[in-house]
Amino acid sequence: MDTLKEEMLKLDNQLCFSLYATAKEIIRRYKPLLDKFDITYTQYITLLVLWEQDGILVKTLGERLYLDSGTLTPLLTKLESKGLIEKKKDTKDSRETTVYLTNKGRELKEKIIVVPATMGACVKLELDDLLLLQKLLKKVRSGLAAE
Amino acid sequence: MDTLKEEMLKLDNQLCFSLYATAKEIIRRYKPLLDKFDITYTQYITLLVLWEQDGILVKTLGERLYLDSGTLTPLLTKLESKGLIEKKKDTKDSRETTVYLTNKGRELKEKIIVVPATMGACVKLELDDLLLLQKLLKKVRSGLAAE
DNA sequence: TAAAAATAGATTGTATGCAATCTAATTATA
DNA sequence: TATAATTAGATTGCATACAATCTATTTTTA
Repeated sequence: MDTLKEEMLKLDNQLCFSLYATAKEIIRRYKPLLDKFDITYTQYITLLVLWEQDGILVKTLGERLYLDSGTLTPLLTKLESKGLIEKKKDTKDSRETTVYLTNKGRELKEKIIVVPATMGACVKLELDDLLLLQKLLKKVRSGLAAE
Repeated sequence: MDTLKEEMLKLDNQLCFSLYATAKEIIRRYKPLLDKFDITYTQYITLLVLWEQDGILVKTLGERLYLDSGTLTPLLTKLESKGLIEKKKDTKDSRETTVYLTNKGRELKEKIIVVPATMGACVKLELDDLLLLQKLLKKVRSGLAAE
């Protein structure tokens, strides 16, 4: 049965590649929109978390974004140098660092609504399909987490 | 209607983030498998294309993988230094470069079948769901291409 | 057909992304 | 309670990603 083996090795049959390629293409569409606000996609999703929950541990942020400190540390440094966030070590446990929005960071939320609005229009899926896709993706992730 | 705006800015409602996070998590699972063959995920998908179609233009490879020359040039140099591929300028149009598998590159295909087999088991979706997911992802990509 | 436009890859610069390791601090346990 | 084990973040090193630019070629077109 060599055919099965051949089929398994075809790029277009591999779910991971579909996900990887689709995510990359969408993120590429974000760039010109985010350029206007002088932030990158990763910085944008970091701000999304902060706009939902201000004052969050770096660790928690990493869990939400699936990013580790090797990525987050320089990213947060950059956001801090842009004046959008602040990092503070003000907890009882001095290993921890909490991230806060600055006024400028909070203000950005009001202006940036055009981004998800435009991107939503860019993904031409019916609401049904969109919800189904989200559900399937969540199922994949929870399957992975179960190992 | 401030609620709609809030909803649009929630990380978990954003399709792009679901795709991005899911792809990253799956690729992370590939790493220990691919380490045994001393290749990375991007090198792996490059080889997948070559195993389907040996002797391919760098440009065509880029279109298949959604990667540009800035990523492919160093990647192909690395695969060449590993002795898995060869780059040749043997066409009429001397701007073009064609990529060929070496014997070692062809032999790797026979050994590496364990990778998609293991990863397939890692993604715990019914066949129905898997095909549906692939179809939805393709729909998203073709929607993007239409601009 | 000579100059302009387009094309294929390479190069450069910036920003991830993550494994591995390190440091400082906290918690667990013998 | 002194030591071992954990934990939070930072650092280091390597491998993407991709926009912008550059070079050499080929194609268009005036």
